[in-house]
Amino acid sequence: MKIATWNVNGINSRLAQVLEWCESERPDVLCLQESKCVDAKFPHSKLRAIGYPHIEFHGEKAYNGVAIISKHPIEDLQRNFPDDDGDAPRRLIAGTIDGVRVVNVYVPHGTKFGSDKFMFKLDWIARLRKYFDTNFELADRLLLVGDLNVAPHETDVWNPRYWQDRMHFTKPEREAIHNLKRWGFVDLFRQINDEEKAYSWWSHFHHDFEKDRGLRIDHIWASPALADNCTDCWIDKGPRGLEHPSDHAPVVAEFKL
DNA sequence: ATGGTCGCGGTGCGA
Repeated sequence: MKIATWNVNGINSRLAQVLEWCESERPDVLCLQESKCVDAKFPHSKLRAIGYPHIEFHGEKAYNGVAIISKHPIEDLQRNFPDDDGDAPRRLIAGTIDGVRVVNVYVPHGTKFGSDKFMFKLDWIARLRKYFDTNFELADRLLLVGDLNVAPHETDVWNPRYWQDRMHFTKPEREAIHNLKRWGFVDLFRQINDEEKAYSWWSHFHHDFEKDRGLRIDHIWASPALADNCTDCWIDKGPRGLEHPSDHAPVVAEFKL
């Protein structure tokens, strides 16, 4: 099983790149974040046409939005937290594929240190931890994938001193993300790649991609039971170098199931 | 390094 996560920053403006990437990489499952469109405008027919008949999306106008695109059936679908209101931002979609529970999230950005949105981000990550405590066990085959919007460690940041008080790498965010991870998750990129510096996001400003000034904020985390079956995990920088790219690159993991 | 560039939607906001 090959699964990928990609914050596409608008599925309709990125559709050609997503189709081309799926045709060349052939993941079994692709989890998207920031689809930025209402469900009626999600371009599912073109994805079905290239061999992805199972598509579930949970979007809204202009902001947020998550989706799961799969070769195989998606069972027991869930949209947002069970206790979310109907008007909550659409940031979580989960389903079971080939016996693996896949939880695809777009963690809030946080905007500015100490702001209401920053507190919302910290609270959202705490709720995500509680969601796993309540609904899952370590022996389950479980994946948490998506844009976690936090770089956990200094090796995940091009310049830790520059980033130490900036969004994605502040102390409270890192504490929140480490608390989430202490549910028992294994960071698959680190399991495979040890201390290698590699990023999944580069700002559109300052030609940051060309200078490789990025952050590793997109993740594939597995329960211990599933991490044992992971054979590889990597970041595909290719799409980030195309014309009119998303600011994020896909992260990919492979499993022997 | 306090600007810079995107997508969405048709203005300014969020990232």
